[in-house]
Amino acid sequence: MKAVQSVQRAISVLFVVTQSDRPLGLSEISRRINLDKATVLRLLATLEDSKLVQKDPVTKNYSGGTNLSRLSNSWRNDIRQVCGPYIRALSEKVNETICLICPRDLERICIESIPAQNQELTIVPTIGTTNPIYAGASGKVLMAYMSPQEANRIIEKTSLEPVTEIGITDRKLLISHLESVRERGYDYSISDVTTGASALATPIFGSDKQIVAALTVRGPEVRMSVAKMHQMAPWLMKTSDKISAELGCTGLDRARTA
Amino acid sequence: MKAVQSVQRAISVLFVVTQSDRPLGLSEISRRINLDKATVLRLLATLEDSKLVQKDPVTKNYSGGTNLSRLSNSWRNDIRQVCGPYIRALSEKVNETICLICPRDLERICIESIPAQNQELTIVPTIGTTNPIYAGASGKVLMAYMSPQEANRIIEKTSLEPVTEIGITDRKLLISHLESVRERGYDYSISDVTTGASALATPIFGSDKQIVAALTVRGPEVRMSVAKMHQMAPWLMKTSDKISAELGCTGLDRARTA
DNA sequence: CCGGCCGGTTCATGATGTGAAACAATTAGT
DNA sequence: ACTAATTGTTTCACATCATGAACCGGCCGG
Repeated sequence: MKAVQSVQRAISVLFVVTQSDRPLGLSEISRRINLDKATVLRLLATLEDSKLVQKDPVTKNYSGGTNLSRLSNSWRNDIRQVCGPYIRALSEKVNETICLICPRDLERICIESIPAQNQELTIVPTIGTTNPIYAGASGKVLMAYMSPQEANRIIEKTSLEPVTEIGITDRKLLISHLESVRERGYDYSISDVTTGASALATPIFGSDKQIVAALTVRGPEVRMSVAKMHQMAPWLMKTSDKISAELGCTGLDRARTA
Repeated sequence: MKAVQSVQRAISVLFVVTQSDRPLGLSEISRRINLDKATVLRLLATLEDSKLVQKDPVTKNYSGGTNLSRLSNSWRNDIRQVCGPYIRALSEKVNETICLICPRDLERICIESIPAQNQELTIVPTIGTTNPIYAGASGKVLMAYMSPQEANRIIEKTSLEPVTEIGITDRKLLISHLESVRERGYDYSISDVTTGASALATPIFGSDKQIVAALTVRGPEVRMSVAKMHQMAPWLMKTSDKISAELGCTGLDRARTA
């Protein structure tokens, strides 16, 4: 299928502008995507018309526009909304930082995060942080419950380079690990994505029984030993099941209440 | 400035797809924006390539793609992130629902919302909800502190139709009201956007001293009388000032600490 | 005063996006 | 059961439309 060139380029421009943390000038943008200034200028003007980018009238630098929020997936708001009360309650109960992790392409992205209260030593993952999807407990949970062909695509496409020294790098090992995650209903990891940090994750399902996110509790290894995590797991599963139910996911077939 | 036609059209397509709550078919999309099917198909294919939309392989219907989250304004995540602890604390203190409201074009959008705990009767605004920007206390605060030319543009462009029977409809009256909001440092309203609901709002400023959001507490009129709101106002202002400070806004010139 | 960078404009060129028409595959009508 | 109307998709001749080299004026630092 033939793609529309100018649109492709406009999207590149849009990505460059929105993913940069600081406003960018025309030349810098055109240099980054290797296009003529004139072309980029026209694309930017078009994007500005529809308020996807905005130009600072004095510095002439470009940044994300107000209409970007029109594009933000509504379901992502939905899920954060319904999760709010549950994860706040869970946060008070376990007193560690709670995260909501979504799959995105070959990565996992944190869409919500409540830091642990009254803890000196704690993990503070920022919303929007991304990691390779195969890394850590949340990623394993996401992969374990996504469609097999999708998981395979990821396993084939990615290098499986670990983000710390620990971490599964063997494809066959990973596949069998995912199998065991499915049997158990949750996954945990230690120093997998951040050295010294433990993580425990359970799946959240949407109305079509597809996985939409992972509910994760993260904390320093000293407070979250393997034993402690196994102890916490039922609470997490209970919470994520409630959320799944509220999202319209009926009749989970897994034996979870055991 | 000449805009790029195909890009404009692609953006229209993208808006249609993302703003619809259900997946849309090719014909329906092309009908909505009055374009030939073939053209729309090519545009959709291009958008799909960059994962801004995704096509259901069986129904051939289009919905938002995973890369949309790449576009979500990072500062909006930032602000939610830094606000989190503060508004949770405030939520416990006032025991009413707290919202974060951002300006978006001619509207105001709720980007964060913590419902009141342990209240039978309460306001539950959902994240993503939009209202005319001139409606309610949050909107007034946003308008009061945005640049005058922007506020004027809105006042001229909009019809000022009230969303309930109450609500300022006269332009001159609105302008003078905004002036008084600036003097006071906060605004409140009753039954302005939801009948029976009161709202109290203060401004949150970013690093460039521009207004980025309104911090709002909403509740039923029975618990939030005018007197009660004036009593709450200092707490709100203190909280929003702290948030502004953490966002990098230094040296607010208004006399707020009085 | 100069040279380099910036954002912005112009314009001849042809690559590129376009839409009518035809297609196959469903679905709806009766 | 047999249309008849949808749907998504492909093709292709045409000229519109996007393109980028060259150019312009402004700004800054040397």
